[in-house]
Amino acid sequence: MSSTKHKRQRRNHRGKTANTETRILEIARDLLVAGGIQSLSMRAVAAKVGISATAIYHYFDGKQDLVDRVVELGIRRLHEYLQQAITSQPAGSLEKLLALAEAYIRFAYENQQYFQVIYRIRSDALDRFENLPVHSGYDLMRQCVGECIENGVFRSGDPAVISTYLWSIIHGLVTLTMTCSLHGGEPHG
Amino acid sequence: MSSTKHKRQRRNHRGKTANTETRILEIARDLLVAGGIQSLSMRAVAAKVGISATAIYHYFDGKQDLVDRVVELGIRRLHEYLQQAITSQPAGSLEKLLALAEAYIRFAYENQQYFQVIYRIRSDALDRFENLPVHSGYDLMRQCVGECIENGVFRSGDPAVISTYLWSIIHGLVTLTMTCSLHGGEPHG
DNA sequence: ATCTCTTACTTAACGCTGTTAACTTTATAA
DNA sequence: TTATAAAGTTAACAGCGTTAAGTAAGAGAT
Repeated sequence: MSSTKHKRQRRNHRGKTANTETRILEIARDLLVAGGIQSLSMRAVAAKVGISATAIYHYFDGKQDLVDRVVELGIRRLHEYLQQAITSQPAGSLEKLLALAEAYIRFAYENQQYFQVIYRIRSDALDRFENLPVHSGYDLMRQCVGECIENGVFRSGDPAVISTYLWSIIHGLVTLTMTCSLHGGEPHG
Repeated sequence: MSSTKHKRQRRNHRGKTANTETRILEIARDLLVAGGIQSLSMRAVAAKVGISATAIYHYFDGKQDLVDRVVELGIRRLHEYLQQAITSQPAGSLEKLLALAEAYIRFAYENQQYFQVIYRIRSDALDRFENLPVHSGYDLMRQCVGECIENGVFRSGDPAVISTYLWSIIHGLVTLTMTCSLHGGEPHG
């Protein structure tokens, strides 16, 4: 899937040290966010990076691979965002649970475009269930619920069932409101 | 947006009565369902219909318009499915509410591809909030909740708030499970 | 210092795409 | 019977993803 073909870091013939792969990823992400998968063309990315279109194939297996890795980046960012939001909260507390829920909603609104990329782009990165943003949050949620039950904050019950319902409320609310507001002020390419 | 350029129904030069526009829509829907927006090409549709690619432009403004109207069709189908599911149930009953929820879930699973088209395809048909499948179901849900409150099935409360939560649970659960199972057994094109 | 190997690119070209323009054929209405 | 509008055609354009083959340059070894 995600190919990191080159091993050693080098300077190009113009003497620049800039990591081309990273720049490709960033520009691809911006184009993806701006106008979806259709407005992301190899030639457009290449032009903005300052290389030829075929040079991208030294870092990525093709357009789909490029998209996959942009999505992967978004998912990782969401996961880190959620994790960071709950580290400061005491384990087994209701506050931790609320912090997680709030972080998910906050991320969705602060990174609307990223959220959209994650959810609307067809990518192999979403194929594996572990990578699903939904699942990433859900796992953390289940862990929190489990801690809460152990701590006596919740009456005993199946953490999986409880967290599934909690998570689907949050996810449903977010996507419900996001879908509308997202489409409200955004042109389609 | 959706253009109905031609007014009169005619026979083509081979003497066939078949409605070309409908056939285009059906084949476009199948291609869309099979491999997403990328595998839907004007030439592919045209070949399956038996006309030239440019003939499609007599019925649709372009590819995006074609996609829009396929999505519109899916949304209308969902709405009819939901409406039909609750007409047999008595107004103001809990059964009607449950029937609506079940119908939404059932539609999502019976018409997985259609559901996917509605939710993943970038289309102007989703721009107007009234067309959102989420909203279509949510409106019916709010109506049912209102009836239930009037009937004393629910304790008094804001129907909008209650139905929003109920709906987001259902929608969240469906998309949560759908996203996974959908990606499990489907090749990407 | 030169030779070799790898990295990081390049240009040229293939078949495909959406879309346009201009044209032909067909069927209806006056 | 003739004008008109619908329903279709072919040819062509620029842009797309992708492949193939070639080039420039830095690193390591002899």
